[in-house]
Amino acid sequence: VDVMSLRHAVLGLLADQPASGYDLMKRFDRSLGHVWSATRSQVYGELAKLTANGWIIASAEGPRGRTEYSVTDAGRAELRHWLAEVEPSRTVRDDALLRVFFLGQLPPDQARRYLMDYAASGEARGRALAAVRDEAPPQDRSPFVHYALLALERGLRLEKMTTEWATWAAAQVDTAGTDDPPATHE
Amino acid sequence: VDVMSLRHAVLGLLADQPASGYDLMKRFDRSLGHVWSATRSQVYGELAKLTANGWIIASAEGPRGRTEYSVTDAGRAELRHWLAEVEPSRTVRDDALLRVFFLGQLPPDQARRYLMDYAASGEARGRALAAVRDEAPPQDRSPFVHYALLALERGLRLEKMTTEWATWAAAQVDTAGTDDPPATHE
DNA sequence: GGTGCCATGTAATAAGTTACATGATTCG
DNA sequence: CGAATCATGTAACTTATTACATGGCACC
Repeated sequence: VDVMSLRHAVLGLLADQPASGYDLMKRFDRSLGHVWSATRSQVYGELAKLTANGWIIASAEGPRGRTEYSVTDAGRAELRHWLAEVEPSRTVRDDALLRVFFLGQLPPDQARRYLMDYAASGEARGRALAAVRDEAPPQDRSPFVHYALLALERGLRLEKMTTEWATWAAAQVDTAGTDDPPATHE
Repeated sequence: VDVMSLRHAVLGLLADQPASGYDLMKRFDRSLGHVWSATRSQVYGELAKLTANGWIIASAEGPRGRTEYSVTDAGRAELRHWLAEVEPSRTVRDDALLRVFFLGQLPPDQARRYLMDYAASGEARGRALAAVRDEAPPQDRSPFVHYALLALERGLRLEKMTTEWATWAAAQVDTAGTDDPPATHE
């Protein structure tokens, strides 16, 4: 009944180090967002809920109303529980891949173009991830960075696979036919 | 402003062939759900909204209140527009991968176990996809089946990559350290 | 006559997105 | 003193999940 990954994403980031909502958003945008995206209003909302649960506390205040949060012992226990005992939900939603099912509704050249664009975007995303990896502070051997780099490696492999698959798939389209097929047979 | 992939998933399935809400749910559960999952209440809700938009119509009635829907010309045009002109949103959410970022909160043996479970589930999912592929009617060369098989191939490659990555990542954990590291240095 | 599948929905809640709204501080 | 960035939130709306609720038809 209680999955709520965003809640635990915020908790996990705060367990790594105390932060304000603004700080968290930066971390979502530059790294965690490749795996679980969030908006500003969600993050601030979760900070309030986590505080109400007693899993985090406002531990410091700064200029401009800045409020920094830290994880409590209860929060750390909840995080470990979620990591070790709550079965990850496998609800998949991939907008770009969904469309592939329906490409028979387009003429073959447009379907092929869609898949080639898919391949190109995979390449671009792979390059972006490589840039993130190369920007990572080489001396930071903290556990968080270590595991983030493992996840990043998965992203690199994913984009490589995606690019190769989409290129292959585009080549299959010639022989595909459409719902309104051209006047050929065999 | 108008993304709503589930709406177009239903539209796309109906464009392939007329179906009832019940039929659509079966197709979500057995194939499309690997890419975009849906619940019963969502599907029936979307059928009502698509009808209100004029993109589908109730084209036949059967026993037990069965209502079969078909796509209209307007619906087919909308589907093609979505396929060819609406930029796919790349909002990613992967619960299982999110946890990897926070594995430093667990002792190394538990982190390693998590990744090995990840690998095992990738293998299982790969086998399940292969079973779906092998059940596909070999004589059905419809465009929908053709493109569904392309998407399925992507799933097979994804699960293979995931399994290999998770196995590799589990092997990296030895040298990882924890937020509460054992008393060693160097 | 009973089991299993067919078949449809509503209500309540939770989660996520987008637009709106405001203002302080720092650095050049 | 102006621009960029820091910093926080609310309101309205859309999407998604879960639990509830009902009943017909076919086959053995």
